[in-house]
Amino acid sequence: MTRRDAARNWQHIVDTGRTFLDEGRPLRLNEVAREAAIGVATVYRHFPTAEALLETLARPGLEKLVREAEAALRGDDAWAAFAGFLVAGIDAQLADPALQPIFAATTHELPETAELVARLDALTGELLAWAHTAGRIRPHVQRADVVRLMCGVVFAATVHAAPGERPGLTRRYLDVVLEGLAVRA
Amino acid sequence: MTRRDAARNWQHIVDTGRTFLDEGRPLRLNEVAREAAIGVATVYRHFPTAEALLETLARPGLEKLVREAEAALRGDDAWAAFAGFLVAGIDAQLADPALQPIFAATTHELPETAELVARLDALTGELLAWAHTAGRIRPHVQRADVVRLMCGVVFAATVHAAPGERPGLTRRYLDVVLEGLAVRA
Amino acid sequence: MTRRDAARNWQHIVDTGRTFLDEGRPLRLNEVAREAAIGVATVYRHFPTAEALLETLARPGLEKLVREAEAALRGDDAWAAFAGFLVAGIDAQLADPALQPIFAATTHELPETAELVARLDALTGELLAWAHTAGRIRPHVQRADVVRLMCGVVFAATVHAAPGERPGLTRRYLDVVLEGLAVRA
Amino acid sequence: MTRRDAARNWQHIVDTGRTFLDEGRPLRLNEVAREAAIGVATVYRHFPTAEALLETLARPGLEKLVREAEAALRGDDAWAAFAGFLVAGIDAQLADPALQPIFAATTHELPETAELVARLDALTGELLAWAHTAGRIRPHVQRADVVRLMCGVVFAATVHAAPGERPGLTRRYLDVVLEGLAVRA
DNA sequence: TATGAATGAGAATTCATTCAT
DNA sequence: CATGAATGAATTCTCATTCAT
Repeated sequence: MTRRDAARNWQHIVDTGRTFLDEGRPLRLNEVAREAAIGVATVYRHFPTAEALLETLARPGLEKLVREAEAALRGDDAWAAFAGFLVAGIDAQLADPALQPIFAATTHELPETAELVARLDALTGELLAWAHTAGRIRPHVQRADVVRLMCGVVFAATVHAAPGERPGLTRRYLDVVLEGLAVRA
Repeated sequence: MTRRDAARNWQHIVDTGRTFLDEGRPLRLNEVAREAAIGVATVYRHFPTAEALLETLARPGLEKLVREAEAALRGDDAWAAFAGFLVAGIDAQLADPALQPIFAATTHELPETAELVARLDALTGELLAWAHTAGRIRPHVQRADVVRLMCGVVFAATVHAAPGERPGLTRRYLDVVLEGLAVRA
Repeated sequence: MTRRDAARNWQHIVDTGRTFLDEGRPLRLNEVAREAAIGVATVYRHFPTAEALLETLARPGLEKLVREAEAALRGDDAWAAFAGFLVAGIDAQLADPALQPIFAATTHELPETAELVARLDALTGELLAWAHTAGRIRPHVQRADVVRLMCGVVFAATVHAAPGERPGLTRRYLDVVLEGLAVRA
Repeated sequence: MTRRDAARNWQHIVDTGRTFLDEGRPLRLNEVAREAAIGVATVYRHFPTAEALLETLARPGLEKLVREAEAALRGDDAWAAFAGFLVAGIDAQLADPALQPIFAATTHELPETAELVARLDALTGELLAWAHTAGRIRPHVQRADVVRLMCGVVFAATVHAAPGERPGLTRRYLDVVLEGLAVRA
């Protein structure tokens, strides 16, 4: 088979995996293969594990977040930059079910994922440092807290709530958290 | 009557299930039976499903929380009562891994569980109403938000954190949330 | 417990077993015990196996058939006696689901059952011999054929047929068989 | 493509299933797999349920019967055609234990089976209609009776009889039935 | 004698992964 | 590089029967 076929297969697997995620179905390589009408072994060649496929699916979302964090750093308001990044991170997790497990996981299978996550972590640190320097955030807040709080807000909005309610809930809960983090003028 | 044997077995199954949970192992009735050195069918007789065992394991924790909520209502400071209840709920979830899934679930298998949860929900409502009446909490906070925020805080403290760090983290994150919920004097 | 209690239990088990049969449920000693609200072991004491209970349930039907065969022998028409016995046997099987397996089985667990069946077999032989002597039945018909043909008719009426249709079908099929057995005038 | 292996396995499963049936053992997919020395899941892939395997085993017998019915319709004697079909159906059931449950069942799992059975039913109707037109069979006999009578004869010959005796018995009992169905010249 | 809890073998089914073609 | 059949361990659950009280 030519390279082009392989690339087409890769894309088709990714697309199929995406629909699985969007429909809330568990990512089983076997089922993805069947639904994509591609041999199981072919899927396994491209993605040795379900986790590898998941990370691949998460990649665009992670990259977008990185770009948003970088853009935020170029802004002129430390607090707005920090808060905007939280909003972006939470919205991304709601929009793409692949991101939640990636954020919550401590290890990653693909080097690209590990790298992106590390990048994001560094940017988080920069945004936080800026907010600290500007005296806009409570002093004890640390870099590792940021991702945890994002995950917590997303999780809170998921409990006992239908998908449609989640955006509204995350917004309200994030407001509570930001209110609690901000240094009052 | 073999009540003594039965009771002993029941307790043994519960104890074994508890160690499974505490060690983070999934609650599989077969494995519990094997480890408890009790016939599989005996375990199934006592607990038709893993969920039933889980809810049974959660029960003491739920009951304790109910008592704590009731005690809180008998206090004289609306805010302290509300905040104390959140602390208690979060600490309970950290102390007993059986509680998290119970709080997050929308349906329950055992009627006793459903009743306890409903009871807790009602008490939550009373504490919240009191806080509202006392003008100590932001007006838009609703009853359903409370359990969600508790779950969110617990989840946040679980992300990327070893068990030992979690109590400290939940305290800090809950402070952030409470800060965001409170009406400033 | 007194003898009277034991007898009451025995009867209750039999009654419960009867409803199982009538509702087409399989005779499981465990389930019968539960539904009768009697200890399993008590049921097992009275009826060591499900087969024993089944034979007990079949007994009244067998006894009635024996009486009918005896009455038939006291009639004055050999053919009417023989045909009437077939009708009775078939109707009994339709009316009481316990009888079919008893008729089809080659061995029986309870001596009473074996005796009743042997008795019925002997009476069948007498009725057949009478019909032969009277020249009313084809010569090659043997004693063992009679029960087989009864079972065959019942089975035929059971295939693809709702219970309500069965009496009508057995009548028609038995007519066919009798027509084939009779010596034409 | 592993077609060759798959076909070999399929055949091996079918053959093993056949020996189970011939030896009167219940068709359990797990046991068939073990005895065929083939992975359980492979068996489940080929035959999702025991019923599917049973119907597959019955298929050749059904097809042969269909051919025989078609051949019978091309004969020149309505009664001989009808009677011959009954003989063939009964002999087939005796020869292949897979056929009895198929004939007695009201629904079928494989579409092929349903189709074959429907085909057979239609042919039965044609043979019967021919016999009616030729005035060779009692008027009240309906299409649905035919399969019932076949099953009844087979069942009758199975009661209290060793396999070796059954062909002789079915012949005799079928004669009785045919005698009862025929219109006398 | 009555009780009903306990037993454990057994049956059905699924799934992630490997391997022959 | 692609295929999809094969694998078998793992899991869930049921049932007839025994045994301790």
